[in-house]
Order: sequence, then C-alpha cells, then structure tokens
Amino acid sequence: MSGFQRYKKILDLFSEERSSWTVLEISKSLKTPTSTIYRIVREMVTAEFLESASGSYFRLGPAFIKFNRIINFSDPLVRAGQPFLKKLANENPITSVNVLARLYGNNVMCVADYKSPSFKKNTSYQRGKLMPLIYGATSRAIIIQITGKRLENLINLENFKSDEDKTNFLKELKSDRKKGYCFTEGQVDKGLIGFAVSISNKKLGIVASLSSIFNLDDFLLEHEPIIYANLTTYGLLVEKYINEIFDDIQKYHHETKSIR
Amino acid sequence: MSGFQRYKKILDLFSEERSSWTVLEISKSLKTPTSTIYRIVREMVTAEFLESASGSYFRLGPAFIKFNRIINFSDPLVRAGQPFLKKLANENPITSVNVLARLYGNNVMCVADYKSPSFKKNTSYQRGKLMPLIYGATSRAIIIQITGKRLENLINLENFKSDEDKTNFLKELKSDRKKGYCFTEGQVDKGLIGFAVSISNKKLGIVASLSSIFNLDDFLLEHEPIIYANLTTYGLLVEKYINEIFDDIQKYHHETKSIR
DNA sequence: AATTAAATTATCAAATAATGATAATATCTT
DNA sequence: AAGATATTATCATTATTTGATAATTTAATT
Repeated sequence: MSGFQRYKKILDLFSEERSSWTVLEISKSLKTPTSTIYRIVREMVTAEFLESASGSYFRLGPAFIKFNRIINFSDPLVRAGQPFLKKLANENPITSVNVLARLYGNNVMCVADYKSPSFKKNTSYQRGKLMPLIYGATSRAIIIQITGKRLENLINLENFKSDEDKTNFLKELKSDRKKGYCFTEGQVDKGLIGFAVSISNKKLGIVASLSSIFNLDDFLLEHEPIIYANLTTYGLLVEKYINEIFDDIQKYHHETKSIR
Repeated sequence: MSGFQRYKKILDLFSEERSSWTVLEISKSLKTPTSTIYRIVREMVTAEFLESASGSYFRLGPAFIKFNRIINFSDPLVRAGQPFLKKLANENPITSVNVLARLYGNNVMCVADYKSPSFKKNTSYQRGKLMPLIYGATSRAIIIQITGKRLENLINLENFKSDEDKTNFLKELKSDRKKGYCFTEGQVDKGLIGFAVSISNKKLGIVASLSSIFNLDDFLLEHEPIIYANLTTYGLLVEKYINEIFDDIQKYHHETKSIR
C-alpha cells in the first residue's frame, strides 16, 4: 500500500450499506496494524475526508460535499445537461426518470437525474450511483461509443452468463450503434424500460448518455416516437451546450493566461 | 508536503471559479517540480479523484460524485433533515430557501437545501457551499452551540472590522443562545433575511442548524410567529430523526459484530 | 508527411517519510 | 475509582518520494 492508494483503500471501504467503520475494523479489513491506520485516519480527518462519529466510528467527511458542489457548478456535462432533465421529464408522454450518465472507470455512473414527481417506484438511477456496464439502455448508449481494444478490455472484465449471451450482446451493440439509440427492458430494475441516446464530446473527453426510464405498465407503443424525438432533440441540445461551455472555458483560460 | 496533504493541496486548487488546471499551472502554484506533479496527478487520475480534460487540463474526478452520494444516503444529519426541507418550505407563509448547515473546519457548510420553486433570487445557500462563520442566521445558530476555548479559537480566526464589531457580535451571540433562535438581515445576501434554530446531537458529534431565508420585501411582521413555530417544530423533528437513525446504526453495528 | 513544440513518462541516486511493535496517555464504562 | 477501550507518541528499520534529466509520446504547425 503506497501513495494515494493508501488513502483510497480506506475510503473504498465506505459504502451506502456500511457507512461507518472503526479503526479496528479498517485495520482488520486491510490487514494493516492499527497504529498505521490510526495515523492515516487522523490525517484524513484533518483534511475533512473522514470525520469521527460516535462510538469510535468514522464516516466520510464533508470534503466530498464541497468538491461535489464544485463539480456540479463546473463539470461541462453536468452543467450542460442538468437543466434539461426536468424539461425532458415534462415533455415525455408518461411519468419518467431521466438520467445523464458517463463512463466511470469500468462502470457507468449516473451524474445527474430528475424523476417526475408522480414516478412512484424506487429506481437504481440516482446521481452518483454506479451502473452495470452491460445492462440497461443508459449504459448501452455509452458503450456503443467505445470500439477496438478499449471495448475488448471492458467487455473482458464482465461476467456473461454464457458465451451465447456475450455474442448476443455484441450483436445488439452493433445494431444499436447503427441506429444511434438504445432500448432495453427490465435489465436493471424489473418492470422498468429504458430509452437512451449517446452524448459525446471528443475535445472534452466526454463519453456519456441521456436516457429516460419508464414503468413498463404505463408504456404504449404510440409513445415510442415521441420518446425518441424528445431524447434526440435534448441529446443534441446538451451536446450544443457542452460545446458552448467548452468555448467559455477556453476563453477564460486564454484570458487568465495573457494576464500573467 | 507529505502524506495526504500532498494530494489535498492539489485538490484545494480547484474551485468553482477555477475548475481546471494544467500540470504546469499546479506546479507553479505549489512551487513543486513538474515531474513530481505529473506523478501525483497521474495517481489521482487513476483513483478517479481527478480526470484529464481537453488541452492538457485536469479537473475534479467522478469519485467525488460517488462518495457524495454515499454521504447523502448515510449521513445522519442529511438523511434526517433533507426530507423536511420541502415540507418546511411549503408551510412557510412566504417563499423561502431552507437550509441544513453544519460546522466544517473553521467555516459553516450547507449540507442540504430546498428552494421554493417561486423563489426568484440566486442565493449563497446551496449544498456544499461554505458560509462565513460570523454572518447570517444559519451560521449564528451553529456558533451559539460552541463555547469556551473552541469558540475563542474560532473567533480569533475571523477578521472583524473593528473591536466594537467583535464585542457586539459576542453580545448578540449570548442573547441568541438564551433565546434559542437567531435572526439576521442582509448579512450574507443583500435583500434577504434569515431565521435559524440549532440542531445538535452530542453522541453523533453533530453541530448544525436549520434555517429559512426570505426576501425582505415579502416579509411582514405577522409572519414571524409562524416562521419560528415552523423552525422549532421541524428542528425538533430533525433531532428526533437523527436519534432514530443513530439507534439504527447502533443496532446494525451490533448485529454485524455479533455475526463475526 | 515531416518538423517542431509541448506534454507526458521513465530513470535513479539522494533525501525523506512511512511502518509497525511497543509504550504511554486519554477517554469511556460501570 | 478501577478496568477496558481508544488514541497518541516513540523510534529504529524499511520503503517511498523527490526532482533533475533523459527519453518518449502526442499534438500542432508548416
């Protein structure tokens, strides 16, 4: 354990399911002496990346809230896409969850979401949530943008039930890439269906998707064209805004550079 | 520069105003050779705490979104308070911004906020935003909970305009502590007024506040009793829920411990 | 397509920091 | 107030970071 890994390994223990740990537990889990863990934890508490809770437990610290906010106000994808999610929800013919997602390591992460107030079910689509790479339209519209060696590497990390499943997946990937949009049914949450389009910006290295998730029970075939029309329109709008934001950033950096 | 500081110093460069940096810029700013910064930045990119953007710029990475989400779903204060903010907004007699805030290092940080849809002005009260310690009711209701040496240290870090200002502040602090609630006018944003009550939980180490912010123009004296009644009621409710969540956590840890 | 500039990675000896076993305090519990 | 648990301090040993420089890759320009 060295470098940033040393800290990351501790942070990675914290999850929604298990959000507080004692030094002893961390020590056992990482097979590292308590004296070492105490030292590292203390450092991270000072930096507000951890904070001490009651009963000698520690939990994630407020630094994450702070930096998350900065991302919210500055990340081009979030900035460009966030404001459209509500509009998309309002224009969809039935109640929906609308999601901006992007590639995060070997997974897909939701970076913004808007649920219509009338949408009842709890869904897996919430900001910050990691989604499986090979299931759901949200992820599909992202992975169709990846090709060659990179795609191969990503796919090889996944556990398909069978070789047939894998070939099927690759086949669907190919056809969806041609179509330019994706549809899946019940792959992430039972009873839900998803529609998605790709969002990308080469210069900014953005590989993302915009998707709408509906209750299967609400869905009628006649809704389909409207759903696709909405997604395509807003997808293009988001890409346009990303470009504008990119230009702003360029300009800003140019200015601050010439001042010096 | 050693330990976690090494990484933190780089992260601390990133702000809402300046959200992307090149290695060269970081290197100059921290007076550290580029080769060293390249190595550290690479580590943090691997860990997804930074990510490379276009034009050899780097920005904050998605790890913050992920951990922020975990906090959202697990932090007792956020979990307990978040759901009440909307209710509080709906029950307030005039349009409002409602905020949960807590002590963060030597500042106050907003950890959850809900703005009535009809509230027009942009305010400083947004989740993740650091607030000044000595201005605004939101902060006041927090700092009145602090006493003795700790208070002295915090106060000494602040720049008061004059010694008179300082004595006044301390006097107000004392009287607000007695009253149990706070009111300020235009201290953070011009044209806005704030009301706040304290939220605390000793066992969990929570030192926080619940506040409602209004447009001065909307405000009539007859609103005051309702505003205070709402804040007090919801403040107590939040504290009650924090306690319940605390008990849940206790129980959970007890179970997982006995399983082992 | 070739050339040049800029960005990024690799190398390695010297300097510095982390480790972990143990001892010393501090804090909480009963 | 005693006992248990949590946390900090110490320090010789071991391991890692540093930063100047060279090598390589990538992007920009001609």
